[in-house]
Amino acid sequence: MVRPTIRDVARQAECSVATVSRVLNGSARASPEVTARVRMAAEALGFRFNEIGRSLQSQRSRTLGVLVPTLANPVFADALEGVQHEAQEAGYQLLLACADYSADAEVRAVGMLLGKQVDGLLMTVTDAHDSEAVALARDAGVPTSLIFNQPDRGQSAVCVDNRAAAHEVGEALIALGHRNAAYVSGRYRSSDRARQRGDGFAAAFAAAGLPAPVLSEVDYNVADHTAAVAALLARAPETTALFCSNDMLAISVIGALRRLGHDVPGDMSVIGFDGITVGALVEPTLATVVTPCADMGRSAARLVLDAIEKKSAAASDLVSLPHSFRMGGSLAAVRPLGERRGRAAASEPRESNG
Amino acid sequence: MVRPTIRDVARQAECSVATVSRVLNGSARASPEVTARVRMAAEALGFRFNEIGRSLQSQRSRTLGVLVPTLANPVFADALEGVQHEAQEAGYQLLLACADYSADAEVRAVGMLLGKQVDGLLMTVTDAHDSEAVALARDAGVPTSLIFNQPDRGQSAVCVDNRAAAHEVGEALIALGHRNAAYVSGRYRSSDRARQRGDGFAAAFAAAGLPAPVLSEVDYNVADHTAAVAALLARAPETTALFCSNDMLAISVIGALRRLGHDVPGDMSVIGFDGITVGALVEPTLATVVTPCADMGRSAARLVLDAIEKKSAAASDLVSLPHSFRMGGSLAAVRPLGERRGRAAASEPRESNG
DNA sequence: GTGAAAGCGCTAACAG
DNA sequence: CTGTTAGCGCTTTCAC
Repeated sequence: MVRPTIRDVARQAECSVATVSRVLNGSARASPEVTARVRMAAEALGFRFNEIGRSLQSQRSRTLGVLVPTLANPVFADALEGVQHEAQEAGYQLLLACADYSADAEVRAVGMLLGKQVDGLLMTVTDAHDSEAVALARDAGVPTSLIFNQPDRGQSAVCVDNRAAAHEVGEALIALGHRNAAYVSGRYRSSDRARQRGDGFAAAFAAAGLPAPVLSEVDYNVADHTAAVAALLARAPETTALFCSNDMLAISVIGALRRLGHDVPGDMSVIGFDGITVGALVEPTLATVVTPCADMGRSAARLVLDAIEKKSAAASDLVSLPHSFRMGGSLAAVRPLGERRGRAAASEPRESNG
Repeated sequence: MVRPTIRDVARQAECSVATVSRVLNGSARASPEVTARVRMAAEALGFRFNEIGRSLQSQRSRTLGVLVPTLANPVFADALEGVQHEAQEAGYQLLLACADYSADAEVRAVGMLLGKQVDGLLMTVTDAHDSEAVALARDAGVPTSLIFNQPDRGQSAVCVDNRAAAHEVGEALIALGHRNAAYVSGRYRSSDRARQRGDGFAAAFAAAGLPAPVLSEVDYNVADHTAAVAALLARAPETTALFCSNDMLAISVIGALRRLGHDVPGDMSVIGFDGITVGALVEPTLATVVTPCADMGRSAARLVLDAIEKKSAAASDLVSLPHSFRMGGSLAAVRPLGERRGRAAASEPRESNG
């Protein structure tokens, strides 16, 4: 019932605890006789090292802390899976925390993880540029890498070039004849990625001498974005394309458009960001920027693990992994106003009150 | 750089470590003066308890081990999220492990988790009836609850009634005129859930005096099930409905059917199991059995946490949570053979070589 | 080749 | 109210 310790094994094998440790760890040789006795005893007692005791002595926990905003978005589950595989191969375990996009929760979580003496830290924070959690990790001197976040300097991170990718999205839209687009974003103010993507998107329109995309910041805690989308279209009725800050939001927005009587992509194109698997499964399939999330997790873990082995205070590389654009049924060339059906029905006699 | 310990705080506050411990833990009162000095010192040094040291002394880690097959299936990510929330509220952290449906990996993972002295264990194993990992956890005397697995006795678990749910699926199919169905399952032999679902499904057909559903065990490591589905339909050309052991598989099967020139649900109905969110988003929407996965995670965590507090060796309740059937576009009434289009094209001159 | 003992950071008796 | 001390399970000098 109560777990046997190394002392129990030593007693049973009639030797010292030091010998048991040496034999079972293979850290030094013992005589064949004693070795056998120790192994027997350990086996008989069902002995297993108490890693807590080991960690205390060795000052390393063989544990990596992982902090993600949520697991409800597959993008983070995938990244976590990547981290998990890399960690497992290196003999590390994962201590998991979710912060639900709350900076407070991020700090608390990193605090707990630090308290548990994680050897390294992988995290995706809401805003890397101004993150208390990141500062905490830095101050603790624990090798850390961000995932998805694209910090401007100093911080180690594995990301995609959000700005460039969003810029490409803008160009693709423009090439298809779109002139009036909107950027639909959850927590635009607080999320670094949301801003970077919005910036890149806007830059493409600016470069083409087109009107700046309208910005619509939606409430992320709300599941149904119908009202927000309706408000956006009332405010900017010329809009023919919606770029969403991530795929989950894009899928939700497509649902909202449908409910409002719009046809996607008939009178409204929608593009997402992330490239989650479901995007290719929904109807219409979602045009999006594909990010290699599992690989990002793996790479970030690799970075941190390397830093741990080398005892370098922090992995300080900023790795930008390649993204790609995935075409989908939610994106089409803009059609002349007259040909747009759903649209007229939905926004015929509506006044823009801006 | 090197983290301050309670001794550093004591030195700085000019008191003993015991006093620091008492003040910072609030476990006993100290004079206002000393209290203040301790708090100052701790603050100044950026002190944080080393939970490893604490755990060693207290013999509890405030950590729960969670073992899932994979995070690629949202059903487990959702359950994990449920566990995470419940654990967080109780002040517990999660140590995560994935076993990729390998019994060996399950044992290794539980071993590591046990070594790290988790206070409780939540797991979904491939086959609870014959699981070395479960036995290991039991022998260690760590409060454990299974999630999704529906063990026949003794084991604590939170599940849905797989057999009953699958039976209902069968009845629904029969009510829609289906007479020849197939059960498509990944690892039918090794997975308890796959078998339970298959059994319940078959029972419904048996009860109605209809032919037993054909069983098709597909390779889970393969992403494309086109060949497997083609083989199944060649073997059982009368089939009008496919019940899949889980939603991910069902979605994949729908894709396969489409590639084979079939129309879903026109000439083939497909039903899944799990009720993952994407199922409602794909086209056609997936008819399925909805399981409350996040709640299952929460409940299982609750069970284990209660057992930990009460120091009862193991939570020994078997909680069966309610499931529900979600209708979807992938399911329709059977149509007379003559009206089935895609089917004829795909399997016209084919010989069954069974 | 083996053992004794110190000590990792912490808490909990036990004294005072 | 406060300090001293033992010890949680382990590894690792240091002797022998």
